[in-house]
Amino acid sequence: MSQQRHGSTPGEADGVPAFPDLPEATIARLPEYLRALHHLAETGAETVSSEGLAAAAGVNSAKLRKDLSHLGSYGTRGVGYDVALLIDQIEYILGLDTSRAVCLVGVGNLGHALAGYAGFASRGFRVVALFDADPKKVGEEINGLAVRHIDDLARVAVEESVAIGVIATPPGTAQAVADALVAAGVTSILNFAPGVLSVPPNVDVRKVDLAIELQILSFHEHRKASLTALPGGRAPATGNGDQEAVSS
Amino acid sequence: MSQQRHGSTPGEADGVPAFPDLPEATIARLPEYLRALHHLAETGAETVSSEGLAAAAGVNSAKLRKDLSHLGSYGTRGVGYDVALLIDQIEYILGLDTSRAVCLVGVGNLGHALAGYAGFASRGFRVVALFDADPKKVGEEINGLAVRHIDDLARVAVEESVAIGVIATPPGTAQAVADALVAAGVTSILNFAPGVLSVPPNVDVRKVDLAIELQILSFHEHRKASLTALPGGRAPATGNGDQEAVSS
DNA sequence: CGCGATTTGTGCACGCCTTCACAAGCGCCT
DNA sequence: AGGCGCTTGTGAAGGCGTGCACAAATCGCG
Repeated sequence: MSQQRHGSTPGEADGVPAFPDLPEATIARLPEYLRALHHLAETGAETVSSEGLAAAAGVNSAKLRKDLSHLGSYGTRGVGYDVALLIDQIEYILGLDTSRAVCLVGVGNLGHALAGYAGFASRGFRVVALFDADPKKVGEEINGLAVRHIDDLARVAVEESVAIGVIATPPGTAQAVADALVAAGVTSILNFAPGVLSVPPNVDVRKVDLAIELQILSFHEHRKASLTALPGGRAPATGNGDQEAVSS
Repeated sequence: MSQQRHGSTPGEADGVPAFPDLPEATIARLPEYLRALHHLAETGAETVSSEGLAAAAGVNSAKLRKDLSHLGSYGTRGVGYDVALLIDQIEYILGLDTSRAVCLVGVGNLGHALAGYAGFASRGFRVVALFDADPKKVGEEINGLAVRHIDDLARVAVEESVAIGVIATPPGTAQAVADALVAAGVTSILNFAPGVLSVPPNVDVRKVDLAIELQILSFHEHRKASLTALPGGRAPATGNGDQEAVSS
């Protein structure tokens, strides 16, 4: 709000590198805003109101405005937000303007699917290497990329300057893989294996556990069932129709 | 704490159905506790201290104690928690004592992997039906289960009393699938497709978006990079070594 | 039988996040 | 040029979640 010049390359104003330390909750929502904005851009919209964008992203409009206000003042009162400008801004903040190299460890059932997942490439992530410990899988080609043996991880990761590693191995080997990734200089890990990884404090780990998601849904099923069976049961409404999603 | 009789079948004491309305944050952590407990049980442990279990689950011990206190008083001071009893309790709360039928819509890259995911069955979830809109895929057998056409969803879902639906279709068809699931009486949905689903308020939706996870990691990479390039850059520690994971 | 070591359960304070409500600013129409 | 409607950006309040620190309770041992 104090810096009015938001033209040219964003992010660096005079001496201040101006990397706003956004709340984690905001960061987790930015990708969803970005997706909604891309969708709007495809339909030819030039500007969006906070109300409109909030609806497209499934959040409260006040929350959206506060989130966006954290990255600067990129809206015009009485008009809304410039779609193209906002896309550039969010992509810059998320670091999506530079393509990031990703490696995937564990080419099993799930790993195989991840290797072919189109959503990665469409956001500037390049899957540059696949690894597995099983000699029978080494050499197999998936989506035009050969599976290498995990012992080559250290060398390849450095060569390709991989910054993000994805773990899709069985739980027993996940920690060893994480250690290898860290040793190879990887500083961000996306873990699909159940269990807790222990890593140095400068490494970020995000975890996705499909079984946990189902168990949370199971809880709500259980609760709904026991509510409808209840005497004082008013409308068996779960609550708000919120979209629960991943975050911290 | 006031009801000391915690023997026999848990949950229903005298008139009070006692379904404690746990905080969402607690619910999201229970599956992780459960996994750690199962692991402990396999190693032959009879009891665990909150400190020990907290370490195994990657959380603060005070947080763990508060979480568990919400479901009743199942620990013994000076000793710890009875592993087997706690497993039963958590499984009851999560509704894992009754096997739940799950159907999966969209047998593409990801859906194929999900259909074969072992983590589902190991927690009492039965994948009872697979659906796809592509006639070429209908009839294909995955993991001993035949793929049916999506038009059969309504009939089959009712027959098998499916309570949980998993959407692994392209984003364009996700909303239509969600509508079909809701119409078939499904009250919980796990959505892997990007975008926001709109559903009635009594239906719970959880979303898993792999691309979003990577974008969040990308942000932290971007931040770390711009911090190390900074003059006042002390240790480029990201923050705490927390394991960020999915929740609400 | 009493005491000390150990561990649970929780009161309290703090910080983050969400939501409301409104002033400030912008464009358009007359 | 002036006023009016619309939309952003934000102050303030409330709620939720976390973590500390400690009292209460239990076991084992002398």
